[in-house]
Formats: sequence, structure tokens, C-alpha cells
Amino acid sequence: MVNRSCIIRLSRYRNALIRLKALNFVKVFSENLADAARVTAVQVRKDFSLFGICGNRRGGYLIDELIAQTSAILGKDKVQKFIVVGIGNIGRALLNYPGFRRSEIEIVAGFDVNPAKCDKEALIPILPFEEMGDFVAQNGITFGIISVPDSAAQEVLERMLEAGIKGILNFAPICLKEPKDHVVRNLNLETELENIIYFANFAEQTERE
Amino acid sequence: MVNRSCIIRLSRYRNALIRLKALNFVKVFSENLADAARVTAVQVRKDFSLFGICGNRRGGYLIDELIAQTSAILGKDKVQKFIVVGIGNIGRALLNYPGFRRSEIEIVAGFDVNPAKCDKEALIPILPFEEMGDFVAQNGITFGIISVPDSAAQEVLERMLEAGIKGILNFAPICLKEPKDHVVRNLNLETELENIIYFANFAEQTERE
DNA sequence: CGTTTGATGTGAAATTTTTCACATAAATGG
DNA sequence: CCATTTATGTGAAAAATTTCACATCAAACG
Ligand SMILES: NC(=O)c1ccc[n+]([C@@H]2O[C@H](COP(=O)([O-])OP(=O)(O)OC[C@H]3O[C@@H](n4cnc5c(N)ncnc54)[C@H](O)[C@@H]3O)[C@@H](O)[C@H]2O)c1
Ligand SMILES: NC(=O)c1ccc[n+]([C@@H]2O[C@H](COP(=O)([O-])OP(=O)(O)OC[C@H]3O[C@@H](n4cnc5c(N)ncnc54)[C@H](O)[C@@H]3O)[C@@H](O)[C@H]2O)c1
Repeated sequence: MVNRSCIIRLSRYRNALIRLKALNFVKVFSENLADAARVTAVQVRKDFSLFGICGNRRGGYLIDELIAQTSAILGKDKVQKFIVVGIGNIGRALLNYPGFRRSEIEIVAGFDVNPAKCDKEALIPILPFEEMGDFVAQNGITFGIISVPDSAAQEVLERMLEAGIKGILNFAPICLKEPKDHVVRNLNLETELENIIYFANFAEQTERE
Repeated sequence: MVNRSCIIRLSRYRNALIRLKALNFVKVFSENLADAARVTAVQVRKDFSLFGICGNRRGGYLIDELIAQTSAILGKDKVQKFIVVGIGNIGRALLNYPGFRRSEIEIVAGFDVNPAKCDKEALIPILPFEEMGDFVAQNGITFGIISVPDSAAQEVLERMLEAGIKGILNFAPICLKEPKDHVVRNLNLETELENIIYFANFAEQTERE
């Protein structure tokens, strides 16, 4: 089945492919992609098999073809527009990041309740939060990022859904509910760090035994 | 088995518990935690069972006890010290975030190769990268965050490992290898967004069918 | 031009993770 | 103080995911 992990791996393969292409590689083997994505070669082939992606028996895969195929699956055939709500530390980091454009992801506007943060003339305009609904409707935005304090996250989510946004990445440390036919991914950095702390301690313990 | 997802859930439970405690709740039921962490109630109880955490039959769990037990598992009994390498957009957002301190995570210093970014006098000092090894050794640092450009990430990782760091969160869009007895978590924001794009499109497709 | 070699592709097996089903115990209430 | 209610705890079943084993095909080579 095509699940979250599978798509994460597909993104990683694609990422590696683009790097390999930049090095003028033409062919790639499942083993190579496995190394890059930190999985097994069988996993790579199984993933491809799931999407009907075929290589050349004995000859590996042609990088150009693979990039085209994975790009199509991941929706890289067109620029995907995002907005960011909450232009604080995280929000600003995202707006300032030039790397997204390379991968057909475009942050088209930021929104904030604080008028001091707003700047309609900026390269990526930062607009008052109350204008979000209209902006999303007029510009056909499908995706949003929530980087407001946790207390405001649920409210922002609801407004985004009303406005017609379908996919959301949430940085606030609270698990937002995923409504039907929508995608909400809760990314909690503290949780990620706690995970690392746990397993680093665990590794140490098993080492001692 | 205690795996990554299980610990992520445990963090989420703990997060919810702290919120409930702030609202003066004393007891909590597996159902409540399930709502907060977006899982099933059985999953919550199964997770607890794995760690030998017991509640009161019919009476749910005492919040104070649960917080104590989950905190112990997640290493919240002491402050966990982190350093951040690469004080750009992301690195600075992390240094500026006051929320970590609430959860016993302390960022004690930043490091950068660019002298213009350094500031020894800041609340959280930003030091030259070449001082990292000594600093880590002298201050007994176990954890690090990599927020340098992808081209520098592998090099930074190796230096961190040499210095004795055991657990690392990597923001660079490249899959760093996890050496034995160490924990390396590769967090790729583009990949996360691509995931959302894929599943939002998918949800749309199934909707139409 | 047949044989060997080496990588892919994929059902089946193994493993992991989640869910089910229900035994168990504590509170409630008649 | 016994019956009932209700939430926990967990072995067993189910489902999901990964790994294995090997058939398959294409290139290379003698
Ligand atoms: N900065 C970090 O490193 C970090 C780490 C972990 C988690 N987080 C989480 O990410 C989120 C953002 O963090 P941050 O450090 O950027 O916060 P921040 O306080 O720097 O910025 C939040 C921004 O949201 C705006 N805002 C508040 N309510 C709003 C609303 N209803 N609509 C629109 N805008 C609103 C504020 O004006 C502010 O500009 C928070 O939930 C935080 O807990 C951040
Ligand atoms: N900013 C974002 O929103 C965003 C989004 C996705 C991914 N990322 C990734 O996160 C990482 C950091 O992003 P950013 O926007 O903060 O980058 P940035 O360019 O703003 O900052 C990088 C910092 O690292 C420092 N640096 C470079 N080489 C170093 C070295 N060897 N040792 C120590 N410091 C070094 C630079 O001086 C700079 O201050 C990058 O890998 C980027 O691809 C960032």
C-alpha cells in the first residue's frame, strides 16, 4: 500500500536523483538510492513496483526517466502554492528560504494578526490575517503552513479550511484534527527532540549491557 | 515493541497531560489522551502497558502520576542540553524559541563558521565553529541540531560525532547516516510538504470517484 | 550465438504494529 | 454486600509493512 512512509521515501529518492543528475550521472541502481535514502535496495524496488515504475533488467534506471516519474507522482509537474500564517521565528525562516523554489514549492504570501509584521510591498507580501480568506479564494491556494502560537492554531486551522485549503503543515505543538478529505500534518519539534533524547539514552544503555 | 512512533505518541500524551494539568484536571482517561494524540484509546493503553504504566481500573489515570512516569521515560527528569550548528534562518528561530525551556530542553550555544554571526556575549552565545569540539567536551553536551546548508551537513555531523555528541536532529535536505549507538533524525521540510501535496491530491481524487 | 552474469520485479514469508475481544478490578447503588 | 457499571490491561487476531527468495530479463563475453 502507498502510505506516508512510502511517499517520504519517494521524495528522498527524487532528492538523491536530482543530486546525481547534477553530477552528470545518467543511470542509477536501486542500491544507490537505497544508500541515499537509508533503506534497503529491495525496499526501493518494491516502492517503484507499487507505482509501476520499471527499470532495465540488469541496467538499473535512467535518471531522467526516474525523475520524471517520481516528479509526476509527487505533484512536481506544476508549482504548488503555499501560504504561511504566523510570521514569527519559524514563519520568517520559511519565507526567507530560497530552497523551496527549486522543488516547485512556492510560498506566495504570509499572514499575521500583528499589523507591525505586515508588509504588502515585500517580495513575498505579508498581509493582515483577516485578508487570508479572500486571498486564498482569489489565488486558488491549496496549501498552508501554520506557525502561530499553539493557542491560535485551532482557530487558524478552521479559517484555512473555510477558505478552501486542503493540505496543512502545523508547527504549533498541538495535535490538530485532520478533517475528511484534508491533510493535516502536525510537526512538533519538541517531540522530535524528545525522540532523539530517548533513543540516544537507550543506545547508551544497551551499549553498557 | 518500543519504536519511534510509540515514543512520539508518548511525547504527545505528555504534552496533553501538561495542558490538562494547567486546567486543574486531576484525572484523565485513555479516551482523552487518544483524542489529544489522534490515536485510539486502546493504543494509549497498549503503549502504557508496554512501559508498565498502570492506571486505576474504572478510575482512569492520575495526571500527576502519569506526567511523572512519562517524564521519566522521556528523560525529562533532567535538563537536556543541545547545541545548534548553523545560525541562519532556522538556527536563529531555534535559539529565539523560549518554548523549549518549558520542556527541559536547553539550547546552550550556537556555532557558525561566519564570524559575523558570532556573539559570545549573547544570552545564548554564538561561537566560532572551530570551538565546538572543546565546548562540547567541556560542557558535556549530548545533543546537537544541524541547520547548515546541505553541502556542509556531513562535515558538521562528523565533527559532532568526534566531539562526543550522541543524538542529532538534521534540518539539511540530505539523509545523514546514523552510526551505531547514535541517533540521527533527518527532518526534511520539503519532503514533509511533498507528502502533504501528494495526499491532498489523492484525497481529492478519491473524492471525485 | 549460447552461456554467464548481474540487476530488476514480485509473490510469499516474516516481522512489526494495530486492533479486537474480553477478563479484570474498582466504584456505584440498590 | 451483592449486582451492575465502566474503564483498564493484555493475549490473540488482524492488518500493515518489510524482507526473502527467486524467476526474469538484458547485457556482456567467450
Ligand atoms: N521557533 C521555534 O524554533 C519553534 C520550535 C518549536 C515549536 N515552535 C512552534 O511554532 C510556532 C511558531 O513559533 P515561532 O517561534 O515562530 O512563534 P512567534 O511567537 O515568533 O510567532 C508567532 C506569530 O504568529 C502571529 N500570530 C498570533 N496569532 C495569530 C493569528 N491568530 N493569526 C495569524 N497570526 C497570528 C504573531 O503575531 C507572531 O508573529 C509556535 O506554535 C511554536 O510553539 C517554534
Ligand atoms: N529556512 C527554511 O525554512 C528551510 C526550509 C527547508 C530546509 N532548510 C534547510 O535547513 C538548513 C538551514 O537553512 P537556513 O535557511 O537556516 O540556512 P541559512 O543559509 O540561513 O543558514 C546557514 C548557516 O550555516 C552557516 N554555516 C555554513 N557552513 C557551516 C559550517 N560548516 N559550520 C557551521 N556553520 C556553517 C552559515 O554561515 C549560515 O549562517 C539548510 O540545509 C536548508 O536547506 C531550511
